[in-house]
Amino acid sequence: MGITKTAHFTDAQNHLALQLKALAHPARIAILEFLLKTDSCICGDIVNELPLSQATVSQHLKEMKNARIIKGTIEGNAICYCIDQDQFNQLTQQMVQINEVLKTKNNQCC
Amino acid sequence: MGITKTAHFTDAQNHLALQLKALAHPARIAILEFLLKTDSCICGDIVNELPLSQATVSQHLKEMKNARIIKGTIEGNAICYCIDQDQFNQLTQQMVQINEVLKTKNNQCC
DNA sequence: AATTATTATCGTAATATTGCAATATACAAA
DNA sequence: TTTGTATATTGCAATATTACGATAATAATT
Repeated sequence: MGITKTAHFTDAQNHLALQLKALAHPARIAILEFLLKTDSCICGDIVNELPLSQATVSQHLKEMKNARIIKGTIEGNAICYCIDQDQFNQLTQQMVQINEVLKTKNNQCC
Repeated sequence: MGITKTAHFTDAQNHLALQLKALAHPARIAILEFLLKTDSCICGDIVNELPLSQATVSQHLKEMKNARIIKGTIEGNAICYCIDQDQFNQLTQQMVQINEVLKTKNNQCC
């Protein structure tokens, strides 16, 4: 039906899925990498960097902001976007934790 | 238009996005966690664990397999699914690396 | 106030995803 | 060979996502 049955899963599962979804698009990976490599994080610079229209970039930024991957603050006329260090770290730690469990369990049957 | 413009992004960006997408769904997180906590990894057990039909679970498994997050081997009558340790580790390391760069750069302007 | 610059939102079209019933396939057991 | 068990695939219907032009909103500048 195209509607994800979020109600049947735990909050933690839904939350993790949401944050991963916020990154699960090449344009959003590109935005992440750009924010990482550059010092300035003005929205307009991102628009110039990507092969997408201003409206599309704005939508991607909105979704990343909704998932708390990035945050934006008004800076005069423009808006400054940054990666949310805490949130990204938390997300990373979840992956690391799964990875650790995976490494300790060596019962790969496949 | 609903069609992701993958051609405009690098292979690395597209690949990372694809792997994240394979995990960006609560059902697939649940599958991951189930494979992690249980020793058996028979497909039927996953179907019993999840509040989804057999057909839907099979589709999710297919997508995770396409993204190389999991792999499956035939075990007599059934199929045994496991997390692909190497691939998951690589994915995790990519997140960790971004996170490291993020921590060193303390120029949070937001 | 009018103009310019920057970002967000609306409306819409095209494509993708999600979910499941029904069916197909593959293999084992009787 | 038939029956049962396990998994995959097909064929939809419903919803979500992606993208962008047009337009709105906000703030700085003249």
